[in-house]
Amino acid sequence: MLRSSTVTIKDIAKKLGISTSTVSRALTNHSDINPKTKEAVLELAQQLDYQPNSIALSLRKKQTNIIGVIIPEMVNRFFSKAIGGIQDEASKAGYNIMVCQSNESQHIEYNNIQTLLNSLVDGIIISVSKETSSERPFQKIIDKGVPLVFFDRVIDSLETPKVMSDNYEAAFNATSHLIEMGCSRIARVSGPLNLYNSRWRLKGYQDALISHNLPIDEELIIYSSHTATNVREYTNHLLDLPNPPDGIFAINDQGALEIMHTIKQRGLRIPEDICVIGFNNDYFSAFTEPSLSSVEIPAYELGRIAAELLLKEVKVDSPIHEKRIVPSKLILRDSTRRIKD
Amino acid sequence: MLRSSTVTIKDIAKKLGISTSTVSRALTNHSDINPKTKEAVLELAQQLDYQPNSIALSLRKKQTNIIGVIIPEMVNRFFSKAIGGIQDEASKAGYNIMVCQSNESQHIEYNNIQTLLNSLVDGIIISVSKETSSERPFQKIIDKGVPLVFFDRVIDSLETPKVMSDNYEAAFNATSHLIEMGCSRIARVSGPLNLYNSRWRLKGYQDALISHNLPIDEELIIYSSHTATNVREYTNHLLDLPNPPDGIFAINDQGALEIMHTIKQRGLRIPEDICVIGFNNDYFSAFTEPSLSSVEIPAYELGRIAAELLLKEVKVDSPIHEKRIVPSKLILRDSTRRIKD
DNA sequence: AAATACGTTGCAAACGTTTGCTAAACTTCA
DNA sequence: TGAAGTTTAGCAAACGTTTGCAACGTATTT
Repeated sequence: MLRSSTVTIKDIAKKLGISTSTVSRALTNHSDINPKTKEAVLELAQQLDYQPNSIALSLRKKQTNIIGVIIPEMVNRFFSKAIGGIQDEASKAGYNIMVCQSNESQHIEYNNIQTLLNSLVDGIIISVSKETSSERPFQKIIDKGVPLVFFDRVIDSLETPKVMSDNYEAAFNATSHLIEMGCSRIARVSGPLNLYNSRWRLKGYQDALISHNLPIDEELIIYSSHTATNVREYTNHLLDLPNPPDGIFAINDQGALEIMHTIKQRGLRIPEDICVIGFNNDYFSAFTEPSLSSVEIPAYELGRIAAELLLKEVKVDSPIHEKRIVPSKLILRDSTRRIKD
Repeated sequence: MLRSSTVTIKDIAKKLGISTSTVSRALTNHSDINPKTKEAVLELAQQLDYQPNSIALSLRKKQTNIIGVIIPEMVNRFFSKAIGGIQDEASKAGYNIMVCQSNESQHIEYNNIQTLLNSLVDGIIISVSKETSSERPFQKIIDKGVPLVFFDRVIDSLETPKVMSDNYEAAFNATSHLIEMGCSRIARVSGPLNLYNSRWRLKGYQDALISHNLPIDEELIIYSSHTATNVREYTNHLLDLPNPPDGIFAINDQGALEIMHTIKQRGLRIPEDICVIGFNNDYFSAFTEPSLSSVEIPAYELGRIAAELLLKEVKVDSPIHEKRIVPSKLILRDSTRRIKD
């Protein structure tokens, strides 16, 4: 297909009988240039609807103005919100983003990295997959001199900027809240422990129990493989225990939704018989029955800050390693609202 | 920051004492070349971990292997699913995608188009914003010779490939289902009528009524501005009518969720007093109380096909205009399950 | 009037590739 | 042995920019 001939700097130069360098200088108002020539160039450029060829620019300047983003999955509302933040911040600075999904697979994540590096992105923002354990691919990015920023799911041992929420505190507070509502046997559905977040949330949960003089019962800790299919299974397992929980701290709101569903099907009442609290404050949580208490993580803000840090590093052109912790917020609703007896 | 010197075709040529053209030919196994030289080049390239510079390639070949995508918003599960389909199909063909959000704003959408055109994407896939009324920006894309494909929210008057679901049929079937369940006064929450989809869904709803000899009552049709805040408002308005509806066909599952919430708060029973059906079959719909009937639109598939058509057009290098209709599916759950009296 | 300075411009190289054309070297055939 | 043919390889231009350097013309200075 014939792309309607795009106008280049050459066309302008030819029409004006001057050299391309002059045109370039007029357009970029770089060096000294005769105001009159500049005027003429600008006018003609406007008239011809000249658009600089970004590829040529990239080649010349060795920068693409694209930042790569790798997230586990787009359909996860947390990440799609974060992308919003990244995009807004990036576009403010004249950058575009190229998003890849790892589908929670370490292998695909590795391919994503390759793809982005090959596309010569100016930097990479990533939230790692559940499977990710090796530092190698990330070290490779750093070694190539490509700025790298982690958000939410970080690899803590690497010296790069990181943005995350106060997972420990969030879990501590959520658990404490359940305890204050009178729960004493609180189950925790944990994510895979290779994730830094999961480890700290678990610790926050445990420390809250300890600080309230409650025992830590391993029986009440579920290590979820996170496939939605087994929520019903482990919920039933918990409820079938000789000494079942009177509170559940779910892995996220989707999990909590299904947990509540299972609990209700068994004829138990929420929050009277058992309290449930989620994580991430999903869209539907205000409308469930009962409405679901949750922890709100400012996803958009995490993404925005991640982009901010990345752009800072790109600009400064030297590695920084700033760690930012963004506060979360406990959202209290009916699933944990009960009168303490 | 010093990017560790990337190896280029020149480095290989120098080390081997041959010209860059030969190296290029060896790497692309293009023209005739001595198998021995080729072997040597390939080996050295491997050893040095040579990666072709995609920018230089783009400049030379005048193609970026990037396809641009514009959607209203990422946090909308429908669109994030669709992006999954686009991405999978694109990456199979060696393409990357660059995603922009219009935030349902015609103005931002226009900027997105500019951005993508300036980035010299090889094609654009778009689902237009709710505000979009003008064809102009899209005509501009076409005039530039950049392949353009619409999905889901299309502009029907433009001659480009389009992928959409059978909106008319879906709405017809959903409405008919309500009627078969004994509803005779069915409210419809419609999207803005400048959207092709909204118009056809409304028509499907109306035709279903007609074909069952039911009257069309304008009083029962809500034109939603789609801001989530007013759901409660219009639901109450409907229920306060002297002759209130006994069935509601919501604009989507999120709307349906809130409608159900409002209905229940007023002490009405679902589905006994009033049936509710949604659209898009969201994640939570299986777990609401009662579980929510809905129409499933195969978002991933829509996206996948859109990419397929776009890549076909890019490849063939001549405009095609194929319109694909992807079937939807009625998902029946408890919110409409009642014994006909 | 000559020398110097300055403002403005063009040349050409560079970024990393691909590719048409040409040339060298080698093979084949008469 | 010479002519013709066939591989194989290199040169150079091209893609659209930017930019260091040199050079031009004009203005300023002495």
